[in-house]
Amino acid sequence: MKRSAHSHCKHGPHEHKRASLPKLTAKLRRKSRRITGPRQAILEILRRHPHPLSIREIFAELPKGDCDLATIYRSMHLLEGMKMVKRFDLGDGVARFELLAEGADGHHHHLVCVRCSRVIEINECFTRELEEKIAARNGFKAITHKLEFFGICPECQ
Amino acid sequence: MKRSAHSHCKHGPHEHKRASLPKLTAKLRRKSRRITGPRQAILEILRRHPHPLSIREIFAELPKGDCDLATIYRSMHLLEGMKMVKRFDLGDGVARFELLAEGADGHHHHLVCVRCSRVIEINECFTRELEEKIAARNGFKAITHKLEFFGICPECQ
DNA sequence: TGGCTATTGCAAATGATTTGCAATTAGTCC
DNA sequence: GGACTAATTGCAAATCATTTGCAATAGCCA
Repeated sequence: MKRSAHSHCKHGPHEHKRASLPKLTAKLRRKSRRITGPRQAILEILRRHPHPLSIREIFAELPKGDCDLATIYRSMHLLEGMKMVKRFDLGDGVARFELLAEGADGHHHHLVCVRCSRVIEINECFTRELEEKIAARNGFKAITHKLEFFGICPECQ
Repeated sequence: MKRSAHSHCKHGPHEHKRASLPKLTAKLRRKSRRITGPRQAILEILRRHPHPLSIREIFAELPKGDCDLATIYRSMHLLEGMKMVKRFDLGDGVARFELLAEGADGHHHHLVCVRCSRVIEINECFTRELEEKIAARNGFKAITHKLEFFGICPECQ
């Protein structure tokens, strides 16, 4: 299943909090990580696309041969570890990433068209209190959840 | 991330409706699919493990060399298409399957320990009406969702 | 029982992701 | 600015889950 980046480009719900590139790189420096060309390029791409992007999509956005695929994979791990991006799993076997706003945990969900792969962000999360209940009932701690919706979008019906 | 089959063996919430092997194979015959050794063996294993099983776990349960990995993959596709099993995605890159009770759609969720990979089934689904709302608001049809919970189980805390 | 076709095993292909390693470079110190 | 050191990169090869081509095999029906 292929899922391309057509998610329409009305900006996502997190746009308003989008940090500038210097702010982002500053965060890198604070953690004594180096500010390299590839990393800046990747952050810039993520900044410009407030939607879940796959590694391959990021790679495609990058000026030809500007950076290796492996480097993107490594960068995403780094950024994820630093809580600068959030990883999403939209059900095909491909990881996608979104830039996180400063301080926010980026928790939200998506509605994905199973035909054209358009992605719509869903801001509300209704599952918080459910988590509590389920955690308590089963004695689990540190509960999180993953929730994504799938369906057929208006244009594909 | 490895996730093994230790989900404790108090049977899952769907045990009571577990169909017998003859009933299952009858369903195959009805759809003019052949009742082969591998398929029977796989169904029997799924019957005995009312928990999400990966292809590899099924393979491991199988008498040595009784059947090829590719055959299990193909069988799971077949059974999924016939709505005899349901595929789950627990967040590591590995598909898992559960036998579906006759007539039931098998919709339920899981609570997965991120340390030991124990899996607990969650029967209730609270997201049904949410689906409606989200579908209506975005003009989507045929909405479904995937929801899984993650946390640290009592024994791993 | 025979024959036709679905199904299997095996090996090779695919696709996403990871990793080893030597070459390169950002950040630091003088 | 130049040297130094550790972090980072590119490249190629390795993994891992899953899929597929193809010839051999085995269900099922007459």
